[in-house]
Amino acid sequence: MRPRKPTELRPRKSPTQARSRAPVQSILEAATRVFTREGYAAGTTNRIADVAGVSIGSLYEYFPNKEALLVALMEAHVAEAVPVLARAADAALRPDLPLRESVAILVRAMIELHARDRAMHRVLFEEAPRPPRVRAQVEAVEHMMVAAITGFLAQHTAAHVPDPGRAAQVLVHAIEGLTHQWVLHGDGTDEAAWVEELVVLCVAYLTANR
Amino acid sequence: MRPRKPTELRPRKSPTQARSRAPVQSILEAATRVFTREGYAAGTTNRIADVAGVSIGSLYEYFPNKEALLVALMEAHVAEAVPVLARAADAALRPDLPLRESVAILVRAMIELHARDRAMHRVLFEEAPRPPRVRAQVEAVEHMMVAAITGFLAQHTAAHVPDPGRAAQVLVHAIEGLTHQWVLHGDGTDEAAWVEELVVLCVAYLTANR
Amino acid sequence: MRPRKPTELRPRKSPTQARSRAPVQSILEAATRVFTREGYAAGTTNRIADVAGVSIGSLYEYFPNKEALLVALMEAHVAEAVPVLARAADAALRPDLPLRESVAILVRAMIELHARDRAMHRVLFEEAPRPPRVRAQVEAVEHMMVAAITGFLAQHTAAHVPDPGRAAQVLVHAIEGLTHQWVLHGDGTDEAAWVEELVVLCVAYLTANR
Amino acid sequence: MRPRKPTELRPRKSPTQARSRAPVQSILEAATRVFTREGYAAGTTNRIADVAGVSIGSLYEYFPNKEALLVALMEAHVAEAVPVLARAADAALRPDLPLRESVAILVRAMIELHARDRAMHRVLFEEAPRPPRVRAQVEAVEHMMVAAITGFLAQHTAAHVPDPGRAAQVLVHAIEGLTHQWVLHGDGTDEAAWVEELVVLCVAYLTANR
DNA sequence: CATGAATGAGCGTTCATTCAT
DNA sequence: TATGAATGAACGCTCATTCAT
Repeated sequence: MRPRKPTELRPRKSPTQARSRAPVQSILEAATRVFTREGYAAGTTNRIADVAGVSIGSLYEYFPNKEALLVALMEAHVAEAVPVLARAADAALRPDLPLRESVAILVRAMIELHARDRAMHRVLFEEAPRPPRVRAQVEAVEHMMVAAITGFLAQHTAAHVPDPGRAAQVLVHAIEGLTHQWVLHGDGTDEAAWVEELVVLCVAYLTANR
Repeated sequence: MRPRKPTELRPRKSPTQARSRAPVQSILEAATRVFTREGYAAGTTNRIADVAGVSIGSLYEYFPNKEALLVALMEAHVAEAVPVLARAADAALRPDLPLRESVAILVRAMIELHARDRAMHRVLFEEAPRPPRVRAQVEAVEHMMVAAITGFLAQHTAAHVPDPGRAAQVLVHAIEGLTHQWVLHGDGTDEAAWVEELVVLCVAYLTANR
Repeated sequence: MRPRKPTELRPRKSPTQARSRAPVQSILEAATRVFTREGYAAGTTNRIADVAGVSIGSLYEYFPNKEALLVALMEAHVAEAVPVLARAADAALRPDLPLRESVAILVRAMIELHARDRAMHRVLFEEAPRPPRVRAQVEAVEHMMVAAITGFLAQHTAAHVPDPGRAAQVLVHAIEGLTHQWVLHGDGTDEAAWVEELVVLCVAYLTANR
Repeated sequence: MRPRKPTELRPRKSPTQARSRAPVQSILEAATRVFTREGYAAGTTNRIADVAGVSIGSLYEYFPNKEALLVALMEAHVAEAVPVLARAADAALRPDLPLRESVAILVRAMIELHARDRAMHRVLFEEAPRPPRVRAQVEAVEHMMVAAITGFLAQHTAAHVPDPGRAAQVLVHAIEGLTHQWVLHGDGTDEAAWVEELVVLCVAYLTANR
């Protein structure tokens, strides 16, 4: 292995030409499968190329190194999350809606995101190295959520919390953490029931007498 | 890398003999340091032997392969958890205690466990491969907790939950998930405040009108 | 191939222990053979290990990377040259000696050095990348020669050259260049005859009427 | 890297057709640039095609493999040398000319050849593999020179050498070797001074009392 | 004829594991 | 028992070469 220039993580060719779209897609799908099945460290680029049905040379035609595969996967994951969360926030964060409804919408959106690919989520957010660029993106999404919820709680008459910012953080992390838990280690509890429990938890928290 | 017989994960020698205890201990401590600093995949057995101050040959005298180190670490982690949780359950699960107090005791115990070594926790439960035997142990501890809390909720008059088993599960996973979140990605919130929020969350959940 | 830290070129283990001397020696000998037969770029580390009769792992136990093999070979080459040249300079550069004798001694020493391994010389000084440290060493040896000869010419009554420094340079490079030529592309001219011609050439140059 | 049939080194198409001349020329120029800048091993065919402004497919349309590029470059180099040397020999090898003049003409011609592209010379004659056919050509040119000079020395009254053939060889190699030295490792000595020293050297050698 | 995406053998290098001492 | 030199499978990656379009 020759040394590699350490900074280049972007795909080498933009998938704008018709011929390129297929290999890039199949490589990314193969990477998803291999990383989630075997983990990041154990998932070899040769195996990914095999699974994608392309040669290892082609893989490196499109991605300059192994980490770039991960980055592409992460960015796709985050990019998918943004509109889902934005739509959910739009729908949920209206003062005229019953608090329970708002919370239910948010919970369902987060569950949807995490459930979409629990194993990939694990690889992306727990196991693999996370380059700063991706870390920043993830945090941006979280801050977006926290800010929106903070504003909502400050306005909403039914939610009496002493510190809306802190409460928003707890909510976001509670939903995220529990969903994460359910997704990764879930013991078969069905989704509807789990959503219901989360909603009860959140609403109770927001309306608790302190 | 030579192939390895796949099943043997137990330490090769029981550490009951006086002479063996010291090397086993120092190897485990070194493994903890190396795995938490560098990650499981990047932590090499040669480095662990170095840090432990023993030869690589001695390391393999006591542990048949790299994964066995992880198993030993996991079991120690679990073994440490059992009495802590048992003590907490004993102290908390008494009907005469205010619900808030009971919950606070449990929350504190779990936080303590997770915070003890957040980095090791991450290696053990997120990054590294988890052989079935260890998974079973972790689940046993969880089931122990869930069972105890289920009984407590069934008896406790202040907790009105339709399904104590389900509620116990939610509680355990809520505390575990949020603590996990705080420990791994905690953004500096101080411990006392975080415990207070968790307690509020749990109590609110247990006393919610449904 | 994982990236490598670019600066480390020194052997990893000093060959002070009895057990180590043999592998280091056989690796260096194998490297000499392989590099000279196949060239630096085409000479693979795996092939060198094979020829040395050690595993590729052992090779990397002693040398951190391919370039380090080259550096070791270069330094051995230079280290061998220094005493030979120093002895020759001592013997040759005495005003009481007939000029012809002095020149003959120097020529013979340089021929001996170059002839020792013509192919290795080619690899080391023409084909392969030359890290600055080695380049400096080679130049040091040359400057040593030039300085010594300059002093000699300045003193010697039989040598009438307008600029002893320049003449010393010409001499050193003439001997070096022609010997190089003879060694690398020599068409079978026997050594004694070639030395004689070089001596005639040098003496004629040094005593030429300008 | 696919295996390649080992014998074919000739360009695939003779560059006689008008359409072909341009690509062949630009490929050869690109090869010169790339090989001299990066070296033979590091100069990739894809890069050469890029620099030439043709596709890699076209490059392989005209040259069956990488080595064939080198062969073509070498042959061009040699072909360029023949008329230069022939002209110089014609001009120099006349008994009525002072010996010094004859020698000066030859020296200047060789310097000119070597200096034309010192970097390419290095690639061609030192760094890269030299297939037998090219080696033969180079030797043919040398023999041509040696033969011409041999005849000249045999005739010339001012040159008293015992064996004109041997002396011709020494002269050719002396000029070649020293020029080579100057070209590749020259430490800034200016050309006129270097030519003068070479001329002095050669004339002294040819007129030496033995 | 030209193109350039695709190929895959083979590179330099690492590190879990063994075994002669 | 303890040692650590030795092992070699397997990694990430390159680039000369092909061939469908």
